[in-house]
Amino acid sequence: MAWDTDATQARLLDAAISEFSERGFSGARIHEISRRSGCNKERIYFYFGNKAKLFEAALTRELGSALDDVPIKGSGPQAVADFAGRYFDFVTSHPNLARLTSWEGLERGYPVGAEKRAIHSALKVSEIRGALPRISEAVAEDLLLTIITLCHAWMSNPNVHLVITGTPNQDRRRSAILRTSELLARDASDCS
Amino acid sequence: MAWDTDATQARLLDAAISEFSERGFSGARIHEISRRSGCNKERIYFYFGNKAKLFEAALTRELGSALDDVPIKGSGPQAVADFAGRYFDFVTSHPNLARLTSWEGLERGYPVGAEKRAIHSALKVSEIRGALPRISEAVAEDLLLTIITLCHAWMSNPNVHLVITGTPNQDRRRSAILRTSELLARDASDCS
DNA sequence: CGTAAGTACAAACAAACGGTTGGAGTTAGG
DNA sequence: CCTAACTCCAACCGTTTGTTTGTACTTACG
Repeated sequence: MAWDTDATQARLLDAAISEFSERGFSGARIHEISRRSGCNKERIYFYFGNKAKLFEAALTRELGSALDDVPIKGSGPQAVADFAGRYFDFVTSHPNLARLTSWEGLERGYPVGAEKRAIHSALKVSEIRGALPRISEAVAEDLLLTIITLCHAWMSNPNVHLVITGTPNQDRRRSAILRTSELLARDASDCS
Repeated sequence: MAWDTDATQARLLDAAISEFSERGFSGARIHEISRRSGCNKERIYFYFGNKAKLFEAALTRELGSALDDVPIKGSGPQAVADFAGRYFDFVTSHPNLARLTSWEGLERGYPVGAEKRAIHSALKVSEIRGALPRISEAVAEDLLLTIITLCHAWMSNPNVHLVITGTPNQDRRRSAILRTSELLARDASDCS
């Protein structure tokens, strides 16, 4: 079998994403990442330098273009609600994304790749304003922020859901977020 | 000066709350907690047993009766919005609360003191249903969950706010949450 | 008063853990 | 054969949890 350095790095990154997602930066163990990946520990230092850089690479890779993968289709409040529902589905089908960003927010002082993420956010804000032509940029930002916060919290803050609703119910939570998004979008359109 | 064992434990708990809030369970250092408290490290093990029990004690103490401290006054959607605003103020003036619960959700499998917290939540759900008589229990739970999630995220997930809105603005976020709460409360009342 | 029990601190210690490095050897392709 | 990619292993070295020992001071109680 030929050497495939890209595959080796990818396996390391996959393992790092899982480990960091589960245990965070402080809790993650280099040894465990190497074990999960099936690669040698030394490869981590060869390819990524150190634990901190590996975390950044893992987060960057998992972030990918998350927002870009969930476009807003159509226009009007129900289009925003539809986006919220699909973003919720995206987040639940990429369980590491919300947890990694949550760890990042708690453990790190400053977001990884802030500029690029800001650009992607701004594009999404523009899309929202395309679907709701009458609203201001600030209102669109607030709306996006609320949607993302609610979707991420479902994955990264299970205890709050558990304590309040008893057994968490994903479909129910999805519906609630969808409804919230539609109300906010409708209100924003009407108010301005 | 007389021995004041309660004060000693309180100083340890205060220091533990700060340290765990900043760095989480894995990131927190026993030595640092002892240093901050001005007490000896040995006192931690004497009073709390080990790091895990200290974390639970710290979280329990910081949780206190958070929800009970923010009553719902009056009735109608604006009463719920008013509650959301005061809960936001409570969370921002108790900066460790949201971060500790966030750490707990990520690092621990199960919430500390789940039963008591469930009871306090249920009381708050009842209060909401008192203010919005027509709504179901499930809808009230969803509403409370959304309010708490949004308020906590302001403290525990700064990066998302930073990336989307640029410089975070507390008053603006407070207003957005207030508005969201009122819309949800109004919608819930009307729908049923 | 005197002594015993309880509280606290300082310091040292044990044992394990964890990130990181280096070296020696192996596998694969050209 | 040569080189790059890779594995295996051991070791380094600071860190961290948790324990122990010794000492000093406080309070309660006889």
